[in-house]
Amino acid sequence: MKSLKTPPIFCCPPLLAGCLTGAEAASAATLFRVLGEPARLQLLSLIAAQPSGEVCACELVESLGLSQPTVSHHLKVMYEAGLLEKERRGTWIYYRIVQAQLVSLREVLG
Amino acid sequence: MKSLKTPPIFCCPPLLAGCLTGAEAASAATLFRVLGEPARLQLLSLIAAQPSGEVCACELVESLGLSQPTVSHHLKVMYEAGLLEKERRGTWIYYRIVQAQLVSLREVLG
DNA sequence: GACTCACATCGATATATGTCAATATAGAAA
DNA sequence: TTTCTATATTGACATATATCGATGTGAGTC
Repeated sequence: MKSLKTPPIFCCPPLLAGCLTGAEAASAATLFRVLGEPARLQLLSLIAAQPSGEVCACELVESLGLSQPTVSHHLKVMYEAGLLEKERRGTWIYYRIVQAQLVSLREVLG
Repeated sequence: MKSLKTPPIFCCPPLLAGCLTGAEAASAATLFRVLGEPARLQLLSLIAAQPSGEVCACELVESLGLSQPTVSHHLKVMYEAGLLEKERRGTWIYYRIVQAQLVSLREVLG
C-alpha cells in the first residue's frame, strides 16, 4: 500500500479501468481453474481425439491411471463448468465437449 | 475401475492415445492454473490495456483491492510461470506480458 | 549516514481441492 | 426379484494456495 502521508509524487497516476471487469475476470478464472488440472486436460484431449466427438465414461476411467471416483469427480467438475455435456444411452453415459466455452477462453487470451 | 473378474464385454475397447501427452498436459495445466485466479487475470488485463505494454508494480497494487504483498505474490507467480517479464528502472519495476505463453495456450484450446 | 519509497519475503491462517476406499444409485438382463 | 455393470456420492485425508501483517531488502534523496 502506498504511504498515506505523502501525495503520489514519485509514483505514477492510477491506471484507467482495465479491460476485464471483476465479474468477467471471475467467470474466466473459474474456467481456467477447471482447465488447470492435468487429469482434466487429458480427459478433454481424449474426448477431442475421438472422431465421433464423444466418449463413454468407462473408457475415460480406463485411459488414465486414476480411480473411477476421481475420474467421475473430474467429469462432474467440467460438466458443471459447462465444458462438457453428457447423454445417457442405456447403461452408459457419453460425454462431449462444449466448444462455446473454449472459444470464449480463446478470446480472453487474445 | 472395471471389475477384474470379467472381460470387457459390455464396455468399449480402450481409447487410442490422446493428443496430449502427460507432460504436455502438466505444463499446460500449470499455466491454466496460474490464470485461474481472478486477481491475476485482472493484473494481466491492466498490463495489456496500457499502450506502452508495461506497468510499474505500484500502479497494480493501487488498482486492485488487494494488499501489496498479495499483489507481489501474484506477480511472482506469473513471472515464474513465464507469463510476465520484468525490468527494474531505478526504484520501480515494470512488468510486461510475454505473448508466447498465451499463444501456446490458445493452441491447446483450439 | 539517515530517511523514504518500492518491492519482496516470512510466518500464520483459512480455505479449496485432488485423491481414494467404501458405499449408494440406476439401468439392464437373467 | 435378483444380479451385474456403470456411474455417482460420501467421508476422510493430505496438499496446495490465497491472503495479510510484519519485516527485510534495495534504490534514491536529503
